[in-house]
Amino acid sequence: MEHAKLSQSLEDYLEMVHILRLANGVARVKDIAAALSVKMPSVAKAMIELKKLGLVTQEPYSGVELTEEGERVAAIILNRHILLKGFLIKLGVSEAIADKDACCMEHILSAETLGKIEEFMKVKAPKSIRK
Amino acid sequence: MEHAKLSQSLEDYLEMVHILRLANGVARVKDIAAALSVKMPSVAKAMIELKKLGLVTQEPYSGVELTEEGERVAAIILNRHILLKGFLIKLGVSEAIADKDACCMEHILSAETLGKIEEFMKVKAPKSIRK
DNA sequence: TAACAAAATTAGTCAAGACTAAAAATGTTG
DNA sequence: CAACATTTTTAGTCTTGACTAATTTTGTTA
Repeated sequence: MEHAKLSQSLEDYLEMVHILRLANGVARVKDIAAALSVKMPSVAKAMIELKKLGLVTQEPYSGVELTEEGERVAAIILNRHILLKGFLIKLGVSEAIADKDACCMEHILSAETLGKIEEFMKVKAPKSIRK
Repeated sequence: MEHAKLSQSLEDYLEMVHILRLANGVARVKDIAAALSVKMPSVAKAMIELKKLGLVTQEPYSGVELTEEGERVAAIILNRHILLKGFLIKLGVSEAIADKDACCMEHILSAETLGKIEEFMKVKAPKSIRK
């Protein structure tokens, strides 16, 4: 059973739920909003969508949990983020900018490009910086 | 006098006007629509915005022209596209996918990241394609 | 525990950017 | 040159995803 592709926006929300749960054990609406620089009602609406998709659960007026499937999808997104950030840092981009740009790239790159970047990171890891 | 930052969508339209003018001498609404996989009314509305911004001109019911400023901005966007496409190809991505992914990346990457990619391309480029 | 503070939700608005349908203008051709 | 085809434009709808304002629920504390 496959889920429809998430919008960039929903991917961001889902990823942030995962990150906050890893960091704090719980993902609260207020913290999701602050982390993504949006207001709480925007988070509430996004959570409604993610619930419909079976990716998160939430008791009324409490923190957001991930379903098993939600955790799986969130982990994929987060891994993409980590890969891309590391890649940009290897190119010499500062950490803050690498993080920000990875955040955009993670939603748009094709599987093929992601695969090539992964290869690049493996092969070229330490020093062999040449063609 | 600086223009406000264009939306990703308007950047795409402006770039395509430039590309079609380079290829055909003229950028027609119909061709812009086909090239971007949208319908003609979407192009018409985008052109209204670009006219407001002083980037294109258009006689009623005819092709779209670039202003001097429009040409300048379009060239910057197109150069980003060419840089990124070449970069992805160097990573081993197929040309079609490189083109598609470059198209997304060109609107979102920071100046810093673009600069580092440029450096990377210079250092690693075979002598045959150096200026 | 009553009152206040904080967090979450609901309701409704707005803008961007796509679409369809239909009208207007331009081009083509028998 | 009249009829038809193509292109452009206009008008209006829809979806996404933000927002504010106001309400409801939960948490805190005097």
